[in-house]
Amino acid sequence: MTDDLIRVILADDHSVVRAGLKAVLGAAKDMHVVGEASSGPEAVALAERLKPHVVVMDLSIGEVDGGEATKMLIEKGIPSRVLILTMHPEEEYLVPMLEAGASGFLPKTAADRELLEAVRTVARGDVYVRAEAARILAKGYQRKDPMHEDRTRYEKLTERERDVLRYTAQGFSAPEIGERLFISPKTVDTYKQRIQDKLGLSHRHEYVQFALRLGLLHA
Amino acid sequence: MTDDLIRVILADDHSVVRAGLKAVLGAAKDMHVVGEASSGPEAVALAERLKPHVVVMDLSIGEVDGGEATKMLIEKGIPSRVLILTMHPEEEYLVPMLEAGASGFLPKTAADRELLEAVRTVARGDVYVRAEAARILAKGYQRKDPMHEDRTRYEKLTERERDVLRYTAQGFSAPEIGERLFISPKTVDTYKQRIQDKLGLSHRHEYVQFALRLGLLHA
DNA sequence: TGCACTGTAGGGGATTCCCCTAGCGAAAAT
DNA sequence: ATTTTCGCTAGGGGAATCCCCTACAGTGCA
Repeated sequence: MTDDLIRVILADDHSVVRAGLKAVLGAAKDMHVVGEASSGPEAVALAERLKPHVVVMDLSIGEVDGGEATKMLIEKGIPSRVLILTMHPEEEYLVPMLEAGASGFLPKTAADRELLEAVRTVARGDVYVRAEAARILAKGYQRKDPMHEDRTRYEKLTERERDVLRYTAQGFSAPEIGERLFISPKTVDTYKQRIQDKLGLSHRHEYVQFALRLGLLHA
Repeated sequence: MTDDLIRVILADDHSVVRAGLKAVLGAAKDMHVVGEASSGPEAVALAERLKPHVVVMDLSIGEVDGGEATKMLIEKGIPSRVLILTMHPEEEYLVPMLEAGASGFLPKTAADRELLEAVRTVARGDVYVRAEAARILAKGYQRKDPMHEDRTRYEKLTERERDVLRYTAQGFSAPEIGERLFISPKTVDTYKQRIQDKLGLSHRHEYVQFALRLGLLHA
């Protein structure tokens, strides 16, 4: 290969957007769009295969969102950096995305020039965040460590809710938990409802992650 | 309380057996049966409440067996010791039970005198194993550490099977895994079958335990 | 004397799981 | 060179589980 070109994958579920991005990036002489994906998992697979320098990923790209997909990339040790593109302003998602492992964050309202700059920054291994968003980091990153925050939330649960959370994270089904706690499986369901209301955990996977962070799981 | 008596709970699903044990133990002046349970979870709950010195537990005591129940006791940090009672000879279960955290193991064929001796030994904080069974320990406990054994078994799995094992332990359902691996949920099912065949893991809980032992789970 | 919180549980449709069978291509063995 | 084995793929079908909603009793605080 004869390129020092920055190799980029585009991941967006709207082909129009992909086309637009391709036009913008393609016009730059120092980068090269080597692939496109229309879903999170597809993007991950493509990145695994092509190992691009940068994956430009839409935040809301189907069921498996950009954050999920970013985590997957990292889980799999794929060396590509992720630049998150979104129509939402930084306030809501910037910090979570950086926590998920993204290297850059850009609202879709940004100018073309900014996009190119962002891709270059990320490709270089740096983190790209717009100046306007810096204050969010400054504020948000007087980092109560997330672990502590989780702990606090966990302690807001009732005894029973904690039991159900732990057992569920350990892989037990509602009937199995009911058996251990001497209550009906339906009651266990109720606690799961409440856990969802209080902590926002819904998928079993989130239970596991949460319990892992809190050290609730031991071999 | 005026007692230096050894406080004992009996856990067996056959009330006849409980009665028999009660008669034998009751005849001893240094011990006292303070409760009875007819299932594993019940025994755990009772132990949690009464905190006896010893729980004499039948190995096959319903769906949640003696080993499971023993693990539960330990998980919950209940300070009682467990003496496993069984009709099976030591060969099959001794080592697994000790691994589960039991402090003693006695075949039901043992004489009354042995039972009393076992309870006393366990209450004292020692481990009770019949002399006849010592060789099993001698043999079995040139302890390849179980972690290493697990690792070996894990490596016998194919790539796909490992993927499914990890994702399942992380709490993902078959359809969710299929989505990440770009295969049908039914195919994921097939891998789960194979994992069960190869490693004997069936319940989700066992996946989690296994993955935890191997360090496959990270926050 | 309400009103919030906790523990309990059922109904019911949608989803997922579990066990079985089965095809196909590549690699290894005979 | 043909057979066997292995790994990846997937569907059928019944059983089990999950998810969302509603409901009610007891406790305690306002």
